[in-house]
Amino acid sequence: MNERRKPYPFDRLEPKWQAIWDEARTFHALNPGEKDFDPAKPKFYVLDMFPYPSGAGLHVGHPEGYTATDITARYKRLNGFNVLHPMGWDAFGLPAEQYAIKTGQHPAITTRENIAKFKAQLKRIGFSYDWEREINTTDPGYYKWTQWIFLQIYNSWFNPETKKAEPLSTYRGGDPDSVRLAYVAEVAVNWCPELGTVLANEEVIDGKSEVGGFPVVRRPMRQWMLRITAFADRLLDGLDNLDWPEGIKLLQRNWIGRSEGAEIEFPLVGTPQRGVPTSESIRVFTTRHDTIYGANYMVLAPEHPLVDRLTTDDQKAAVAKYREQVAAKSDLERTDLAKEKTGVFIGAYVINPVNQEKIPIWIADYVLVGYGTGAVMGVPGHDDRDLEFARKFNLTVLPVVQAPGKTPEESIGFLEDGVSINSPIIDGLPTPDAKKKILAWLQERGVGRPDVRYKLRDWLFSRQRYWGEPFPIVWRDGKHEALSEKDLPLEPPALDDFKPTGTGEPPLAKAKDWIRYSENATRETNTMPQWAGSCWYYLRFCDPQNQDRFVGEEPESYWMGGEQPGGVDLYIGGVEHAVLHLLYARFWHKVLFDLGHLSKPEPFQRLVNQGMILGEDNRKMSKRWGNVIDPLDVIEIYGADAFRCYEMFMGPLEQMKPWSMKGVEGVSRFLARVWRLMMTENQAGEWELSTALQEAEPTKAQQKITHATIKKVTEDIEGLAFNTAISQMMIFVNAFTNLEVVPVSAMRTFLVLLNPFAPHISSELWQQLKSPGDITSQTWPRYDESFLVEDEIDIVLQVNGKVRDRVKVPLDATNEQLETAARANEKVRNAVGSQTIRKVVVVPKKLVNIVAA
RNA sequence: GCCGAUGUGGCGAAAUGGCAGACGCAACGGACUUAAAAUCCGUUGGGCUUAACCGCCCGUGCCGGUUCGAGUCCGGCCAUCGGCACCA
Repeated sequence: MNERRKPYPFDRLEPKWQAIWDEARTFHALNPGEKDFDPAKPKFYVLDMFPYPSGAGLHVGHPEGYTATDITARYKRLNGFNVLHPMGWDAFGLPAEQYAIKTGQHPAITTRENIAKFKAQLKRIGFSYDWEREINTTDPGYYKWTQWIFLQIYNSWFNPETKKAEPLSTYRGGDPDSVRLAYVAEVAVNWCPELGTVLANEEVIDGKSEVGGFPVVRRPMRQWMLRITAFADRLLDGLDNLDWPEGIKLLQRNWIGRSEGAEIEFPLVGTPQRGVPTSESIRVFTTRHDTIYGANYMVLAPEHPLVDRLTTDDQKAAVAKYREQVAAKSDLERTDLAKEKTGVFIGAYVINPVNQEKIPIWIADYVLVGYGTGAVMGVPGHDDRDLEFARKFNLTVLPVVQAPGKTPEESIGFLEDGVSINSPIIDGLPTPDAKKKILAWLQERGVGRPDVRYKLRDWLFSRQRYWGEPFPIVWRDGKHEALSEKDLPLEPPALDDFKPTGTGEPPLAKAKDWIRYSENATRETNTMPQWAGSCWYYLRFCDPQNQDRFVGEEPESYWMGGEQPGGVDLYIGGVEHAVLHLLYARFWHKVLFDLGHLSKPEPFQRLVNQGMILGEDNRKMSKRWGNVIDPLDVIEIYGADAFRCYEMFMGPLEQMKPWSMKGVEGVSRFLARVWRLMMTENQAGEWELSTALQEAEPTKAQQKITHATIKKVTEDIEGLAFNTAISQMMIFVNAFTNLEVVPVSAMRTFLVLLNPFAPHISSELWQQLKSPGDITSQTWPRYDESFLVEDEIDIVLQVNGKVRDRVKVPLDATNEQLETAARANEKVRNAVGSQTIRKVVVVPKKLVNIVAA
């Protein structure tokens, strides 16, 4: 009963062609040096962000980007490129581990099942991946090299002279451990009690874990860190030469958060009885050193190391109490802007170096220990936070910058540039000059210097989880040392109980035998974060089976080479990775590049973010709203080709857009019309070649639309404007529908154009037409401009910018002829009436506009 | 608060500064059919006018500007979405 009649037999032909492609290894990409590899062809590396294989399977958002890359991959192959188009699995991760905790089932089993499901779904959509290059980040053959790369990072340092990562052997200092790019530090980390692990800053949203939404608290712990901050400037500068959306570049720039300013020393007021020498000072970082005359108090972060020593006895109790309160706050509470400023005077003073005034030192939690020097000069006149603080505690507010068009009093609270006032050394100077002069003044006296600070922090790289890469590190006498390369991969121990210990000690600590490395050495028990595997997977795809290297030199320089700074030619994925994966991967890439392992300084040349697909109700798809679409359900009814084409026809790739089952049906109708253009159903209900198909010369009009379609589809694929490419193909099909004679040559051309979008139906019809060879080995058609020009063209006649008529004129009509025709036109004359013609604008081949008044 | 993106028919959308709404959905009418589905053909931004044809006016979030001409460029608002958020 629910056996719906198929508009064309996609249910038969789609699996047929998928089997043929598998069998013939149609989409297998050859590496340089392999048999049949053609070095004359240019390369094209088109990559998807590989998925985490969740238990829920694919949703319609995944195949949106995947279809876009697949169309590009098939198009590039037809254009004579060697195309690398791979797929794999980012399979370490929390959900599998959470499931293991609940059920006791090993995450590897869950992962294997989920991958099988994902793969079956992707294959059913007919993507042209080279499945022989499939990789899985949880495979020991893969994470062996993730661990190996970690060791490269561990054994490197950032040389500030060359501004590059170099092997530790070039380091001349006394303490190599202090400069390693991977180091251990006791840091205040984001500890999530619920998940039993620490998280990176990037994984904490509004004081809650990105995964699960559990509260996150600050807690000092001994952790592995990666020195990404050393690369801050290179990560910024590298963006300039990438073809990425400007918005994403901006997100990364803001995340890195480079600020140029000054570091200034405020000498402490000595109190010999407490042993504080007068030569000591507190350093602050500021970007507005021109406002230093307005600095009439100083604020330290509550955790600032000097607080204990500087607090006077009578303030000790109050300070201790305040610090206790602050420590108890979650990040969410602490950053809640709505709340009032708090703080405590610690009893000590510093001297403002420009006017020798004695100013009080406070602690307040609006100053962060992790940024700048953990201390700020309070300038209530021109910083709204300082102003709020000063008002709360009745401190003086002095204007020192006069904003344009304002009185000094009105200028209070303004952060903009202006002219310095109440500032003897720089009075009357505009802000940029004032900054320069005061900085020079401070520098001469040795109490200030130019400084650059970043919001970016070093990357917290260890996790207290089971389902991740173990660190190839052992501890001996309280010191860490690297495993040798031959000990890789280091596999995690077998465990029955994957639960977090709750103490912050990783689950691996439960495996007593595994931990014990030798008489006096034990293994590191932390694991790497999920990002590790995705930091370099695009490299492994170039050479996935290599046993001896993370990627062979020749495949790497071929697929990741080229003219551009970035290796991957096109990378499509979700915007949610704008600052996480995309920054981490660039960082690893630069380290490996510096160490001489890679050809190009950037991983991804062109990046495109696909927009989110909403439910039919215009809400985000979620179980909660019951509006989730399963791709396989759609394919069951309409077929994979219709599914692919609809995903592209919905609208611009980068735009957010709602799903519409009716829309799928419309696209499905289009494909059915393509089918019936060439096939008819006989008495027995079987499909056979249409008798209208003939080896006939296309008419002039047919040539025109064919070449217009070649042109439009070609240009639109290059510009990733797939929706309008499909529109043009619809126009083509409409033009050829219901004809007595359908020229086969035009159909063959059309099928090649359609192939990247709807590979199954186009392959089948290509074969049905008894065309030579397979459609996948054809050459992309070229359009001939001469078919597009017409003898006569439409000219728009306007009066004062309003359309009054349209006339046909010969293509070669001169401007004078156009103007004459316009003046003679009756509708134009009516519109002009008794007005005088002031001017006539003639745009050749387009329009005539008569200006009359 | 700061930064960014987006605002066009009933809906998804299209339009190198030059005919706004291509293409598709939905809706309506017709053909085919005993009938329905499917398919094919046609109409479809709003308004005024007309018996009808014809004709006219308005219209791309709002206000202004540049231009012979603005959905498109510039300035100022408003709304929605996204990111960052005490970063000194």
